[in-house]
Amino acid sequence: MSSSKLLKGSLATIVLKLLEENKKMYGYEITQRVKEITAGEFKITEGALYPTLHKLEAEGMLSTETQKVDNRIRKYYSLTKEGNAEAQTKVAELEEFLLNLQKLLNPKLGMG
Amino acid sequence: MSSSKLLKGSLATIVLKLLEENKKMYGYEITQRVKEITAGEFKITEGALYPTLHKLEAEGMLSTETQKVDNRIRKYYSLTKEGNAEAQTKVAELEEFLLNLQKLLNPKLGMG
DNA sequence: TTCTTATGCATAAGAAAATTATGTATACTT
DNA sequence: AAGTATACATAATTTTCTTATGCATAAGAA
Repeated sequence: MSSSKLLKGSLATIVLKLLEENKKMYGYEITQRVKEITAGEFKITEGALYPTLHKLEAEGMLSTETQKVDNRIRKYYSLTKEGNAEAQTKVAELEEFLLNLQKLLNPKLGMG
Repeated sequence: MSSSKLLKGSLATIVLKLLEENKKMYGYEITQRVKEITAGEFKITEGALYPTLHKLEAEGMLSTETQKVDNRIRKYYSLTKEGNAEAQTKVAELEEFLLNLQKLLNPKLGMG
């Protein structure tokens, strides 16, 4: 999903986090938001994003609602109650994970 | 590789980083060191580690040397010159990547 | 007016990188 | 004698991407 080919496994968490903040977003909007926040460094591909959204929806984490804007269809996604809880969990897990990664990359900090 | 199923794609970088600090390590030692540094939260499986080591060696990043200790064989890995450069690059990339992830997870910080 | 870029969704084929399972072998502990 | 720890390795499977393709409308450039 990113240009640097890293970050396998955290896309779902990112999506959940963005939806937690924005209440309601459509696919294309998510790709643009991520690009914006990371100054163009993360490029979420459609081939990664849409299957992820569909999977989260199938799992009951997201609900959808379509809107037609300028003759183009937008499929809006929102967190369900369960999705909200999942967002909390996943974000916490990822942060915990990042802390451990930091310890590995910066061993001096791990000793303080 | 981790208990939380995250961190796909960063194992090679972690290995390179550990070898940069320790000059010489064998496979089992790497699994134990990672477990130790992360307080048991990252568990590198052999099925992930050994193919990664073999691949890095095939790419010329690592050189090997076997030793017999207590009748058990240890295969020590060290960074080659090229591997040292690769370690620098990969670690820098991963850190850059982590910064972007932080921005996504903690949008308030991205605005300061 | 035609071509390209942007917006918007979706799926399929293939690749990458794990997990899980299995196999071999020695040493130590119970 | 059985289980745990040490030590390597590989194969089958799964997960999760990338890349490619397809459809469709709108806007801007040539």
